[in-house]
Amino acid sequence: MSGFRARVYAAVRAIPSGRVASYGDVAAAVGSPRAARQVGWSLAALSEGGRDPQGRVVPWQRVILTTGRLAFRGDPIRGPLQRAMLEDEGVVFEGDVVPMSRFRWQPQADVLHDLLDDPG
DNA sequence: TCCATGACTCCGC
DNA sequence: CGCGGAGCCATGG
Repeated sequence: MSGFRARVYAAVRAIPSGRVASYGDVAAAVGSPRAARQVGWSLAALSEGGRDPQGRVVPWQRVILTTGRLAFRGDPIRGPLQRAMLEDEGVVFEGDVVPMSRFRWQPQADVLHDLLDDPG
């Protein structure tokens, strides 16, 4: 696995339950503020159970579009699944949108460093 | 190395 | 608020 993906997974694991971050937020946290699309690609590479290559659970559902909408437009399976997972964590939707002003959380570089050093 | 592919984002209209 | 187009850049063939 490349360093980029490892950093993405670490940053996503730093997002607290009940909060969300945008793809761009995660990209900025890992040092590539214009690589939002690659963050999505990295999450797409997770195993079906949302595990990284080391078997750690990555809370992919907490990463959404900067508009507050979910990225799985037109996907009848993953879209509703992601919404259900977020609601279970306490995230409240307004229509199809998560009010970012209320639930957005931006990963911090120091936390990222700790996660990278800690295997577990 | 070049080229296609994407769970994105910003800008106009 | 929705759409189309362009920019962005990590991956894999």
